Amino acid sequence: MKVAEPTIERLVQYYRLLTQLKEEGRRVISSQEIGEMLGLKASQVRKDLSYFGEIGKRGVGYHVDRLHDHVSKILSHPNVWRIGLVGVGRLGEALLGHKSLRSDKFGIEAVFDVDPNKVGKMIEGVPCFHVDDMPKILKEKKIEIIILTVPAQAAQQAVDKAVASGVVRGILSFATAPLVVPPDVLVYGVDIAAELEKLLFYLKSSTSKE
Amino acid sequence: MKVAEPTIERLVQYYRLLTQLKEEGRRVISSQEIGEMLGLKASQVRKDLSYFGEIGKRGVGYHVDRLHDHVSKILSHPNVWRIGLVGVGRLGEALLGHKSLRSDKFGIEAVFDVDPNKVGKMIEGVPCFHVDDMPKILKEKKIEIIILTVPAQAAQQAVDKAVASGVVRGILSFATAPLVVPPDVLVYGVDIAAELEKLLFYLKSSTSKE
DNA sequence: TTATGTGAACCATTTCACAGCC
DNA sequence: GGCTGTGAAATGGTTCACATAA
Repeated sequence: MKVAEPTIERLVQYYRLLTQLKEEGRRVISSQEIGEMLGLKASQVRKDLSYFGEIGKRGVGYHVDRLHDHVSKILSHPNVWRIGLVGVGRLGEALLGHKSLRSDKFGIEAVFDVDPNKVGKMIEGVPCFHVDDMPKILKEKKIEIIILTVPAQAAQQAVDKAVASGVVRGILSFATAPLVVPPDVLVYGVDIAAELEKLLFYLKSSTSKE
Repeated sequence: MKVAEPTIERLVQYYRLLTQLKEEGRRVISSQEIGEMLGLKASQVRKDLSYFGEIGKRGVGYHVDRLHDHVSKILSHPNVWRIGLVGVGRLGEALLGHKSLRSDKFGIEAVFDVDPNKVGKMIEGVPCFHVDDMPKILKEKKIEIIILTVPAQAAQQAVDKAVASGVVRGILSFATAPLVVPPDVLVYGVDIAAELEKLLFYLKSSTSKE
């Protein structure tokens, strides 16, 4: 089945909301209410949820527990993903400690840097290796996902080394650089500066005219 | 003129690429080449650039310097934006030091936290205030933009205080929480966990079938 | 009666295809 | 001839409106 990217993104939101509702002991909720809480149209919520089968009850709404399980299964993973983080600067370290990257669905198994003061040490409980050893280590540790937090000018080189391992299938990049990868490697980019520029652009527009 | 959001995002990419090409002394470039370097279709590049007037030369391509100036003007800001950063955890500190937030187009004028060890000190050369003083400080310092790097459960409260200042017009949120704001405040969210989930979802799909 | 599920209409964005200019 | 600029077509995503089921 084909699912649009925005739908997956919203599914993550539904999942979070449902987890919270569940804790609060809420039993039933309507698409209307979900929409209000998340800033979405009710029809959008219904369409998203209907892609994966009929899960609500007509005339009633969605059973919170049941829907939570359902969305959880949609987003579930066949195994525990093994992740490597490349670039232990401040952003890298911040992500290492970040709550959203602590999960039982995936774990950071190794970090990589070029700094001799870091290589060979444990950082946040994770062993640090030299970037040059990526092909070897990634293969040994069966790491399929890379989180990239290196400066832009080092990004392509780092990616090349990671891809050379032959085991990496996905990259989450925080580097503001276009990356060239083989067609079977999936890249998602988080571009902080671009997000800020977008925000400023639309603020500017709404100042002058609208 | 109405410009689509994806176009603005690509404009930022063009700008970066052109800056680099300029440094390398490149004089002329075609939409074809820009597309290849950025992973876009040539027609997409041409359409994006054409929204803001005829800037290329038919039969020749785009003059790098000229196009760089042009894109720079499109993305330019009427003034230097004054930014406040709320939540000086590790992510907040990482962003404070992050290169992409060093610019002559905007500056971080104040940071806010609840930790008494931080309030009253200078952090990365920026004064730190208590979150509760946001309404006052934001107004005093004419801060119109907030970067939000607080835990999810503190996000809405922090936003409420920021909005109460009456001067905040835009929020860049790193919190994984839906935010309620008045309709005249623009919110952009960077949801790291959601990006990773999306990546994993599509990797999972491409494993099982496709 | 109420709220879901969904085809159809709508809107936004991308891609095509070619006219227009260098 | 070559490459841009741009209407028109195609694609992708959202919203509507109502049939359907509890």
